Amino acid sequence: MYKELADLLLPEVKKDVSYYEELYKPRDLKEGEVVTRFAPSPTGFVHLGSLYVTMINRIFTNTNGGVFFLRIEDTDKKREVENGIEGILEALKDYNILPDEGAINESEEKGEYGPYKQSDRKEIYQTYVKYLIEQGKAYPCFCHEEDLEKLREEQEKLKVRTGYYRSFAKCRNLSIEEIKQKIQSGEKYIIRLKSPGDYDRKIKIKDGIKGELEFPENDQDVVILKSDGLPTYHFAHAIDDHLMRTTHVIRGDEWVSSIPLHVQLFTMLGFKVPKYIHVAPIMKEEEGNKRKLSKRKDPEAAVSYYTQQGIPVQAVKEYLYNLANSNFEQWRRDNQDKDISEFEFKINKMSASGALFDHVKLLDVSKNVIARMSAEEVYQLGLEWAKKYDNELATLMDEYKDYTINLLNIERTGKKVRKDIAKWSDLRDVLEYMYDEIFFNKDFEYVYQNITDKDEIANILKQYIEIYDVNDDKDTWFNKIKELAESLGYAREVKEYKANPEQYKGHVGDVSMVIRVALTSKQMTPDLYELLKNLGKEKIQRRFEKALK
RNA sequence: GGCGCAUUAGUCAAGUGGCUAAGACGUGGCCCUCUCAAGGCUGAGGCACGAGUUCAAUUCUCGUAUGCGUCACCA
Repeated sequence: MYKELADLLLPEVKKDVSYYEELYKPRDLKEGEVVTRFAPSPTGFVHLGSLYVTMINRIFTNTNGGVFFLRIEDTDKKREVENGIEGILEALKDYNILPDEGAINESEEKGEYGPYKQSDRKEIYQTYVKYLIEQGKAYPCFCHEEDLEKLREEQEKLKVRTGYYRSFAKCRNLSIEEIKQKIQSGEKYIIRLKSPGDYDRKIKIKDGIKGELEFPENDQDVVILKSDGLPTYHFAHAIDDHLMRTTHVIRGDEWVSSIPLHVQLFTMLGFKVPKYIHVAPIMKEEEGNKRKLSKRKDPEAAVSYYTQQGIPVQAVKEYLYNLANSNFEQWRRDNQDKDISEFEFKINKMSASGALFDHVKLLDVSKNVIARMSAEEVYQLGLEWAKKYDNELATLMDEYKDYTINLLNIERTGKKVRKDIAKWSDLRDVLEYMYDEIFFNKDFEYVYQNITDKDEIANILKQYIEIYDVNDDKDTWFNKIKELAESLGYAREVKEYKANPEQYKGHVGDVSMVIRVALTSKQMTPDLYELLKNLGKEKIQRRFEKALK
């Protein structure tokens, strides 16, 4: 009888489930190896949270061995966006967390367990739906949106659980004649699961992060096949992760509450239930409220935001590692030179509750990441960024490559590296005044500190340019400034000045500041000796002249 | 509202039935210093609340509160 119903509802489905079971054989895995997946919708937006979960999938698979694949969940045609897949792949590539199987571009894919795009798997889903119908485990439902709304109102009035279940499931016990009649009169329908669950019974399941979880059994007759013939997420999850032989489902914890349904689906279909690992979301605080980072409200929810801001991929990655395993930070300090892949990541060390996203901390991680880079790397990555977001800077960096690298190398070697660059956009502040093209064309304001008298400034600069020699080593260079300072009535040493301030006009630092400001217009710069040396005497002179105008 | 999960400083967090509850970011101060950055030292700041078990609870149990997630033909 159910067989007849199944043929009536899905006449075009000819294959049997055994065909697919045969086609997608269990994977040949070594002991301990895992199969994981990332299953995004191609909505044209890569969320930081998705990136985070994907990264965890990738690391988990790397440490255990096995396969990590990408499945495109495009069963909701309304939300789909053009080139959504490319966008996802680009982000995964940037972050070096590309999958082993699945889509490799908009239309192609690799791997033996495909198609990896759900819209191409329609026939597979329908075969399994038919299989359930044949066994009396699924049935057609003719209820409309209005019917369901009415049902909900009714249930709310009665103060019972809302939903399509038990006696509220009107279409559950339709006779085959009734069904035939409705179909013949052209009524639209969807397919629902005939849930055998009992809400008063509990199921227990162990989650890889959250530990033992207990829920009531699912008794909702959820929709498994939509009116467009495509499956709902839940059904597709069961079919795909079974046929693709997923061993560990690592996903965001918004799915925790669907566990009873998912376990039920796997069980009813005769599949082995995979291990579940639910990752807590990344949160944001706003006006005292916490919530998940929101695609609509928070620009920082987009992975592309960080690229634009000029925060290096490596920094975002390390920040996310910190969130995932907080001992990563210590490891990083102890292993400055090691590659991130050497860190021993433990999934069960992840926090069960969501962490607030901390942009300040991200920048701190970032400046340390950049501090570990060589001047050449900073140059390369910075230039890449500038080409997209700061054209003028990019042009100059490109034209004065060696000069720029030398500037970036100031105070970059040795133990105490300066950390004044947290993102590539900071390069502008660090570099612009060192390019004559900008320095002589932009109106920089000279704000001197302690010495403000024009004649005195002119006097210092004139005398200084006479004694400056590019070939001086640092000690000689500084001694010259000290001598100049002394001859003009300033203390050679700051300490001397502090001891007897009334004896001096100021100290060597004040004189240095005059040189610094005249040279750069800034009171805060990297090492003055290096800056002078990089500019050379002629340029120094031109800059002094400009300052004295 | 039902169901589920969570709760250690402003933030991320380690941790244990029993020393003074790690560390990082941020924040205050000091030192170093030609400026800034960096670095060093140092200060402030925390186990949500109430019961119970126990010689002893931040840790175990139960309640309360708060927060988060979820209750679609979206994933």
